[in-house]
Amino acid sequence: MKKRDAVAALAALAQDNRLDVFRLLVEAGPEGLPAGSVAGTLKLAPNTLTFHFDRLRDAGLVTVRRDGRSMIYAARFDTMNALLGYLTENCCEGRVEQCATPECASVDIPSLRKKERV
Amino acid sequence: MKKRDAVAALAALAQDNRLDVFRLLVEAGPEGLPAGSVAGTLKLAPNTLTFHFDRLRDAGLVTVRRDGRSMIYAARFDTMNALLGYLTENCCEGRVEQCATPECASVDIPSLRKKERV
DNA sequence: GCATTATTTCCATATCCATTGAAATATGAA
DNA sequence: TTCATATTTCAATGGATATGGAAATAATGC
Repeated sequence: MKKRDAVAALAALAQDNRLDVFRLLVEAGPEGLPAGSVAGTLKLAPNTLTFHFDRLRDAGLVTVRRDGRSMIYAARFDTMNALLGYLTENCCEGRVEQCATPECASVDIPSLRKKERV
Repeated sequence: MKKRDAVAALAALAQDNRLDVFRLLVEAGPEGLPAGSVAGTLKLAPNTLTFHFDRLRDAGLVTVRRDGRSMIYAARFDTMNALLGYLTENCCEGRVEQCATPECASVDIPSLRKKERV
């Protein structure tokens, strides 16, 4: 993942309602949820929700497909994975022991020695 | 980490210059870097840099201390770690195999089954 | 075709964000 | 004390963001 994409993904998740939307879609799994269902659960106006979906989609964090009258949105786990990878590599570099999640803290990861700035 | 803090940290990192600043501080390690050194490396105006440092600090991502005339900023690895934990728990829940970083993908983490929404 | 449901598009708006220039503060050296 | 260095504070500004209302589009059923 490039820096550009990481910033986009971070910005997409850095908003209360959007983070809720994304978490809801993550819970729902790969099948996704119709927009109306998300709107109902999170009590968001449909046009507001479209706005947020657009941003998540621009950041590559969700996919859409039509099913009858409904639009089904689903989380893109691959992008989320890439974002976690980016943050781990670029924001913990050389300090794995302090920064990696506890479960991974003891694992030495050679790839974390590399750098990149764009 | 609470949702509120996660959104703050995400927002702090979701900006080109700030992400650069943070990555530079991560590279520098716990000793940190004087503001002027960061400004020089990233070619940022000192007042602009202060603005970004403030936001990183509000999000708990950096610390400051004075050393003579210089202000030394340092990355807070604990907060970054907490953010990674939050994202892994809340945005990959139940799909560890798809979403956890490769190094951890095969590890089963019981704590990742829990939920929280604030 | 007409009505209904689901969602998006368009427009307006208030607020927030990032940057700039100029002035202020703090520290250290002569 | 005076000067230079390092950084912050303040005020102004253009641009982006999130939300709301009203209208438009798309798909389905009658």
